Amino acid sequence: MSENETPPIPSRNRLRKAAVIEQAAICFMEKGYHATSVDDVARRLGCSKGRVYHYCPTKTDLFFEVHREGMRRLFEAIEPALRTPGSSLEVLRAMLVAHAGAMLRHHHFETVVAQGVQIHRFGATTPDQRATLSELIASRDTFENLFKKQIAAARDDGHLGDVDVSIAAKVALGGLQWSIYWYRPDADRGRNARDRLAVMMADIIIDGLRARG
Amino acid sequence: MSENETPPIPSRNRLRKAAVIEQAAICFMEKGYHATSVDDVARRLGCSKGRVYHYCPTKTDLFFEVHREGMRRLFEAIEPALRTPGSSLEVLRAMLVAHAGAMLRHHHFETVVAQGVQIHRFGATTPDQRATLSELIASRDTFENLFKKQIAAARDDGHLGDVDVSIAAKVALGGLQWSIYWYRPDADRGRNARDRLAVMMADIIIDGLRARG
DNA sequence: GTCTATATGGTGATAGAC
DNA sequence: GTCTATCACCATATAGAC
Repeated sequence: MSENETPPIPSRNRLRKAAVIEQAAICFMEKGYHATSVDDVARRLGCSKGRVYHYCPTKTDLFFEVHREGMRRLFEAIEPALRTPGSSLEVLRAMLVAHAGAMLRHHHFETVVAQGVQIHRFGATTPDQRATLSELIASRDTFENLFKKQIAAARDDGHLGDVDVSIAAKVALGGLQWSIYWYRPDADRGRNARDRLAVMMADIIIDGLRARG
Repeated sequence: MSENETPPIPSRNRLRKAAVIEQAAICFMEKGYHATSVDDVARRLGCSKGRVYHYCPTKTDLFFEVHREGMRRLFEAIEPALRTPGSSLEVLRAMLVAHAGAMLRHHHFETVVAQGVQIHRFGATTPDQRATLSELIASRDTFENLFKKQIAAARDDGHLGDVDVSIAAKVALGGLQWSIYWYRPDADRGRNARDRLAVMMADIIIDGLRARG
């Protein structure tokens, strides 16, 4: 959403490729990567699989593109929160709210991200694919580290209890990311409802279930 | 772990079938259901797939057995917590600790449970399989409802903040269940380490990240 | 760029020997 | 009960017409 994100004039090809990736994400979300055939993706695009292979050389690469786009959206979503003015706790809260919102908004992409790179540990054969795999794993770690650092900062500022940073980050992010299993985008109309839900989820992570006092 | 759980003398056949299901769970965990071939399961058992098919008529049924056993272990784990003497909050905490422990202890089964019944919505063809599918979905709901009820009780007793019960249950369980993505059983020796981890996870859910006071 | 064949390999499931 | 051999099918990927 920042001003220099959008490329000037996206070419027709880039748009077509983006459409392929988007529909592939929906297919992978619905049936899982392995159960999805390239024909399924083509059917959803209303074309034959020749076109799909024209834009993406292998099914594995198709998955990588979806995963990469999913991660890109996650980073993009929390970026404004990182610049939020306020205490380290307020920044952390803004990050969690933004992340929860992104998980709901980009449900299909993030479901595929969760399916994970693990499945492809043996499927990546070419050196090129292996490099992409490493890149995606690294981007996951980088993302989690942003939260670990912020949790550590907030703890050192005295805002948090004496939590283990690594475990806290995993439980906190897990609580938000588990929404891929229960959230149904079509049952939830409108941006407002989604934003309210994201705030409620983040509040539970920050404050816990227990009453204050 | 209760005294009337163990069948008197499990027959050799029951043991063999249990071994098939156990190894299938590990395969499904490692590669996912669809990417796992029946030959993979057989190879892990050190036999040919003839034996696998002897104990389980189809691959779909094999998945169902793993899922059913995974759910059985989850119910078994929290059952003692339900009888814990103490306040509704203490019962809730005991349930969360027990659930976290079960997720870590039965990592391979619970990873498969998470893969979900959703994938089989179109794979279940026979009426028998459809019935099993409904049963498994129902058992998931029943399990979540146990936590919802306890959260509602603790809230009505004034122990919790003014949380939405349904969302609180989903975020809380999700925070624990996400461990299927990061926990590595073999990197974590000993029962004590696991139990401590489970307590830490549950504490984060109950108390949240923020400091008390 | 997009399509329609088609080559190729692997997988679920079955039949029948032992 | 367990194995080997085999069938039928489906999916990835390619080749080549248009």
